[in-house]
Amino acid sequence: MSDTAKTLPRLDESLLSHVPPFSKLEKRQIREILDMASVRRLGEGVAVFEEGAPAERFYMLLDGYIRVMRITATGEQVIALHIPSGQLFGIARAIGRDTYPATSVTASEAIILSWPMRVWDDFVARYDGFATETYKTLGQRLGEMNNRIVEMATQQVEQRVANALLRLINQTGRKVEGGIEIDFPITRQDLSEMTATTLHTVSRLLSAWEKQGLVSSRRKRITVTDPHRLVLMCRGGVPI
Amino acid sequence: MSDTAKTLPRLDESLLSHVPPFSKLEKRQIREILDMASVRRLGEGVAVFEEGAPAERFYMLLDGYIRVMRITATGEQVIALHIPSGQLFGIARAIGRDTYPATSVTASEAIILSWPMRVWDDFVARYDGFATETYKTLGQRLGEMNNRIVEMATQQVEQRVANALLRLINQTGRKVEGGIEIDFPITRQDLSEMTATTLHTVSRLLSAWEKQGLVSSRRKRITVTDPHRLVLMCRGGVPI
DNA sequence: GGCGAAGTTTGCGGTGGCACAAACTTCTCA
DNA sequence: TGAGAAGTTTGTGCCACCGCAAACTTCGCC
Repeated sequence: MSDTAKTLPRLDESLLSHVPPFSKLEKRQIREILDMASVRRLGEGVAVFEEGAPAERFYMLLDGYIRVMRITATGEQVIALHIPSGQLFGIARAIGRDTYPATSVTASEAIILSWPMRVWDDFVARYDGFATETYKTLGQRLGEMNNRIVEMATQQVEQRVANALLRLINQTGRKVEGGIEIDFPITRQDLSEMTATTLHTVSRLLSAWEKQGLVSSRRKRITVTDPHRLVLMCRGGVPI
Repeated sequence: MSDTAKTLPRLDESLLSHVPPFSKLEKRQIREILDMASVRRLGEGVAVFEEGAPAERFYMLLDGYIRVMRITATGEQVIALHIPSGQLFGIARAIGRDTYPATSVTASEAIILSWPMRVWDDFVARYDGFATETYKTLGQRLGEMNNRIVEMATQQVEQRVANALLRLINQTGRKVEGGIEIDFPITRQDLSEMTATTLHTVSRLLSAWEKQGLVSSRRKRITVTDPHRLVLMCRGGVPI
């Protein structure tokens, strides 16, 4: 975590003007907010904060992707969530906590803003729509986690992996020729940590799907070529 | 859902004065709140609201237990959460939703207060500490769900069931002679829906544990007689 | 008190996917 | 350009757990 935090004077207001928690604000207010922010550029695989650490700052992901994960006592990793750019994260304060509930690691190169947690209450009080939009995001994440619980409880490995892929291309997909590619580097291991299985099983599945023309993949890159058939694959335990 | 809603004039202020979201309020304020509330007494196994329905009211559980569940397209049930008395539930508005994200069913006889959702914003704005305490509860539930995801991803059935039992006696346990009993009727089927397994497996496990003197159970009732040994049983995938 | 419904126990066979292992491919960096 | 690291593929054996089935127990109700 090389701490090259820096307050750049040249952050443009347009950076935040279209991002939900700030979209209802005036230019002047966004200026205020940006002037308080630190900005950092991080490489792939860098921890932003660790589970259990005092929640001293909260973050906005301007570009890139964040992986939220937890590590068990026996050292196994479980990936809870992926966060796409334009979202706040590390907002422990919003759920009444003063330590981070999970570890955040960059899944790709990323640019993040951050503020000291003490300005949180100010933000909530002063900026109209900030709280509402924040809680909407929280609600979405809660819903996603809920869906994952249902999936893990009712679905076979094959369906869970299919679901995970579909979720990834929905949230972080990028159109390329011949399909939709997941927009950040992702390994079989990562996918297995998202779906509660082993990298071996994920590898076998992807190989099989590649033969059937559902996906195509290279090292750390996966492209879904036939999303529709993948959807058919994962019916059988999906929430209403 | 027999709608015997009724606004009783005799609800006592002391009902809410020690309940977190309202504990910082003056007697006068609690009076206001109670005067807006409807109160209902429900039998066991009654749905309070259903997933997907418009979130027209929010609820406070005064007595009893609530089971939060989801039903898949194939009809399987997954129990997401148990809510003990003294907590708000059905607070879709707090996470920016206008439909309920899950179904709530009484796990025992229960007494619930409810208010129309349109007063939610008033409550948040007018009553000090209401929002904060609410979000703390939300944070706890989020953390619990998070733990369940980690458990399901990393633990064996035996450990998951042990964990589920421990969580239940922590939240809803009642001291009885010879151990701690889960304070509401719970079947093997319920436990299996909480731990993503089958009632058969749960039954076998409980039988084995009963022989070892860890638990004792009757129809719809489970008592943990040796919590400590049960804790040892479930180490091996527990979050830090 | 007796009948049906609901809940529980137990046996048995089959299998999905994990553990272990080893070779191969692709990147990175000196 | 070559060595090592990181990531991927594939094969084999095995067992924890599920699915199915059937009997048994307990409860509530007429």
